[in-house]
Amino acid sequence: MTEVPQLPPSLLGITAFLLSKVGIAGRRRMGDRLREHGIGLWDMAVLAALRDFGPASQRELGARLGIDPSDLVAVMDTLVPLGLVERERDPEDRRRYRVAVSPEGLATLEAALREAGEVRDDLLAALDEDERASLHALLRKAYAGLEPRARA
Amino acid sequence: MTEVPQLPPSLLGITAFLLSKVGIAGRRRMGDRLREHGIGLWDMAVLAALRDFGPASQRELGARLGIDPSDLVAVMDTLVPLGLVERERDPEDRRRYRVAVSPEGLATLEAALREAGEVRDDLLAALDEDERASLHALLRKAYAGLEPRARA
DNA sequence: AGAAGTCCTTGGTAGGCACCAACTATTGGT
DNA sequence: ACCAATAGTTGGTGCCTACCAAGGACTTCT
Repeated sequence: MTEVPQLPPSLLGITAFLLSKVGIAGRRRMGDRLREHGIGLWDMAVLAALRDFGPASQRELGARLGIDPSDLVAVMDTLVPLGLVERERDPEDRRRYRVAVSPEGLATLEAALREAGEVRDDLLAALDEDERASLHALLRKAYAGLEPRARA
Repeated sequence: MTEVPQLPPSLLGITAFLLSKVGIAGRRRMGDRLREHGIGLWDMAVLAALRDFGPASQRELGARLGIDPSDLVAVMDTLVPLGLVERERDPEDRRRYRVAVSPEGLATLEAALREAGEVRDDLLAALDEDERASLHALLRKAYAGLEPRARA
């Protein structure tokens, strides 16, 4: 976005267009903020998955988050050196890793979630509390209906 | 998205995350459909701008849509050979082109807008009419508040 | 006429995302 | 012991978006 655009009404009438625009803006802001914590969006997603679901192998993480296993390697290459996750071989099956969030990882995740809240406030500055809540509810509902067909 | 993901609740609580997910899904679907018409998303945006605002130079189009002038060249390289726009040197300033939609371009744009409607129905299948309308209104409001700060 | 600025174009950079093939180490089944 | 399957890794592809630098053609200002 080099200039402030004055978009054609035809496009502003397209829900998917607005969704994409606002979504990209949010993603970008989130990425910028996380960069200051030394992590990326996928890293945050992995930390969240580990906190919500407990320790897992990389394969499980990939399946859960929809990330290709090979792309997860890069995520681990970020998280492990930072000490945000603990990774050790699963003693019962030494092909697998057993990945768990560390206390530092939890702290970073919480900081990231706070950033997410600020991004929301920034992104939805034009909406009041009720509107933000109903937008969130609508998106969640739409996304839930979308997920099963995500492969199509 | 290789597998059907089961995302952590922590992430589903983030509005920006949902926005991005649904937005990407919509963008992808839109792109797939437009590809069958031989055009891309930017091409559609340019057609819409030309219809809504009338003929313009490439520079004006770029400023209006937030596309870098150099990237607009590729768009024109698509639209001109397809006959969807008519491009001639501006007789009053021969540095500029004067780009206008052709009748074929209008027809293609209308087809694209119909596709957009179908994508919306598909993307928001879980929402009823009222919910879709209010989602659209909320997004529009949020986007309007966002635009002035788009450069930040 | 000369300088400075504008419009378009070419070509290159950079990042993100999604995906795939092939390899090693390890496991379980027979 | 051997074969098939699995977990992780490496290295590579393709696509899309965004951006920047430089140059040729043309205009406007002085």
